[in-house]
Amino acid sequence: MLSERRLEVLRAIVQDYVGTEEPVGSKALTERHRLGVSPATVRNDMAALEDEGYIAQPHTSAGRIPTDKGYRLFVDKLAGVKPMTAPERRAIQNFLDGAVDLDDVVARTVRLLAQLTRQVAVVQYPSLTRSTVRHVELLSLAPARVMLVLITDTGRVEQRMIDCPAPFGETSLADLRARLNSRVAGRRFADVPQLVQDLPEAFEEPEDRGTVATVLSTLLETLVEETEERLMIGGTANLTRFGHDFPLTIRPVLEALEEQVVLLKLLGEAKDSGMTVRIGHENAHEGLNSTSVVSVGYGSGGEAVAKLGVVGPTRMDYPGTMGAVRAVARYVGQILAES
Amino acid sequence: MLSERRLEVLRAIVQDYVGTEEPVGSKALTERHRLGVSPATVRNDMAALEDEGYIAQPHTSAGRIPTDKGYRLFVDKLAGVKPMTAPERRAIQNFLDGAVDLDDVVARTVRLLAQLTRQVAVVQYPSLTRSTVRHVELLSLAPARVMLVLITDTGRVEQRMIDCPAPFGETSLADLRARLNSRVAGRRFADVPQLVQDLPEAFEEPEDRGTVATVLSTLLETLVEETEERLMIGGTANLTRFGHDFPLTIRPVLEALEEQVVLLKLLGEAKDSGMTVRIGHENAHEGLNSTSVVSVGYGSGGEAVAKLGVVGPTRMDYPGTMGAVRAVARYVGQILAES
DNA sequence: CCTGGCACTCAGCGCACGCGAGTGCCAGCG
DNA sequence: CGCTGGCACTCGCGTGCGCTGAGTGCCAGG
Repeated sequence: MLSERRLEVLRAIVQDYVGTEEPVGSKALTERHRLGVSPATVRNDMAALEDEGYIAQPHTSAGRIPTDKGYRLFVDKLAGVKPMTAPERRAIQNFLDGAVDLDDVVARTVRLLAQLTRQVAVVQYPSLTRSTVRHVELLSLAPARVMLVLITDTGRVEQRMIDCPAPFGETSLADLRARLNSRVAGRRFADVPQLVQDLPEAFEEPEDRGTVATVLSTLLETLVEETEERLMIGGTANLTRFGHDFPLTIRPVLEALEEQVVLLKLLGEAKDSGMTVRIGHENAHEGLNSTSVVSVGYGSGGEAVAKLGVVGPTRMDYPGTMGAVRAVARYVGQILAES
Repeated sequence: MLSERRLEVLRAIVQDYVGTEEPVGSKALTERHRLGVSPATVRNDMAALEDEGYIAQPHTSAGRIPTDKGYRLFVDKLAGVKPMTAPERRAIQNFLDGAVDLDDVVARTVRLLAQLTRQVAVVQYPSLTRSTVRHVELLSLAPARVMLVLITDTGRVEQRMIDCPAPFGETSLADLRARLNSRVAGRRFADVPQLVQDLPEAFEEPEDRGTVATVLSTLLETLVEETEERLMIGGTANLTRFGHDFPLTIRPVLEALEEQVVLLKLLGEAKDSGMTVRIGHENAHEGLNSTSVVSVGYGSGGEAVAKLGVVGPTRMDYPGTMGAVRAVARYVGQILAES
């Protein structure tokens, strides 16, 4: 177990390194912090911290920098979440209050987070897994061409073009439309597959059955895609503040950020409630091994419907970032609850 | 006027510089190209080209690099558009054919362009203003509640909820739906207002007239409000191939790319038909002064409904990039026409 | 257990130097 | 008049060297 003072030294190292971006030495530490001991003592502590793997030297005879493990300890034990100041909170609220619709809320949230944290912001769209079907519309655009329009209770509309195996009459279409809606309107996405399973059998003509089956399979496909999660990112320009060597650092990060799948997985790995901080190599994706991800769920009620967070260098201001992320999540939740 | 050979020298310089990313000297030129003259002669030509402002030296006693003006001449006079090879064309088609809806088409197009050109791709969503109406659907969700669904020929769908001043019967609704579609289907958005102006008069019941007027005003509102143009970008990771000094170069570019307004303006400045190449300082936005933008309109028919393009360093393979952009635009147009 | 002292390490910086790619100019040749 | 080979000159870049100073580890004494 590390002594109180050694933890204090670690905290000081993290704070200084985050501030200066340069390895911090024992002398500088005692000058900038009131540790009450001499540099020599600090050196001993540093040696101990290094033995434990919390800090490292980039090369012999240089100062120390925190390791991922060091940051982890810092986040878990040494640092709290820095609350936003009152003016900051007001600014957040003002900025988000101007949003006109869901897209706008998400867009504004991304901008806000990126600005507040000066890092890359990631915001997941509220999950639609609990959505219900409001209406299914079928439009005949050509004899064997049908457009499927799916309207959800959240007001989202999805449409698909369907090429039917055989021409499909207007009456059959109306029939199918009526049957379909009576079965699925108001039902949850998840329940739809069973509800429409036997629909083709209601039709006499074998050709119609084939068409109905085609329409249904397209509908199910659409439902799956609809529940797929979307997200928005912003503030990638902040990546340029990454470090001096960043040609090599920035590239894999940009690549990872372009793969929504990667990001969704990243957010998915985070805890559903409370704030999650993943530091450096704790991130499964290789390209993000030199970054930390701070994420938190947000939602209209007590329940989280999606997550948001930021991606930045492991050398980041954790308390400040966590404070900003938490505050933004809170206000976004409020906005969603109001609308 | 520059002699034929000097133009040839300029072409060689551009080609070599694009390939090697290093200033090209007279000796290297004569070795890599069959110019049929000695380095000394080339040097004279280079001096002339420099006097005219087509090339420059980064510092004395270094090779030459093309200026924006040099690239301009190269693009206008010296280089054609390099057509895609047959396998490339097949790959493009295969990749785009898999798209299921408009979002998917745009997303795939962005990925494709970014991959083909190894640059940043920008694709504008088909604009509503230049689109035509494929279908207007009216759904009765409650006695005095109608959902308006507007479907464009590009597959974009917009919907609005309408609270009617009075209950509106199914037959009246069907009547209105039929009249509406017969008037506006296939017409351009811009023409819709005049086409529906006198529709309320066709209805007997004063209450119905009120409802029809409400529906129409909502429709027109939708046309106006949703004129907002959207776009998608991708391939930002390719920015890392920008140059060696790129901390300073990449940052403003990333910032510009995050501002959709900037990008929309950028695309807006391009010609409506044919390919547009904006080189370096020809771009109004300061952050893009070291980039070139190759853009072209695309659309389902002969007419362009939106634009797409790539943003890359001024030192780019113009013929190849232009070929890729043109080919992708062509195939996207086909896909849109099919759906 | 803390401290001051001391010897040691080593990245970074400045500087000198030489190499070589590249240039401009010029006189000569077809 | 245009092309060419020759030649002197420029200058960025890589290399090697020595110095400096921040930082370290170790140790003996308080």
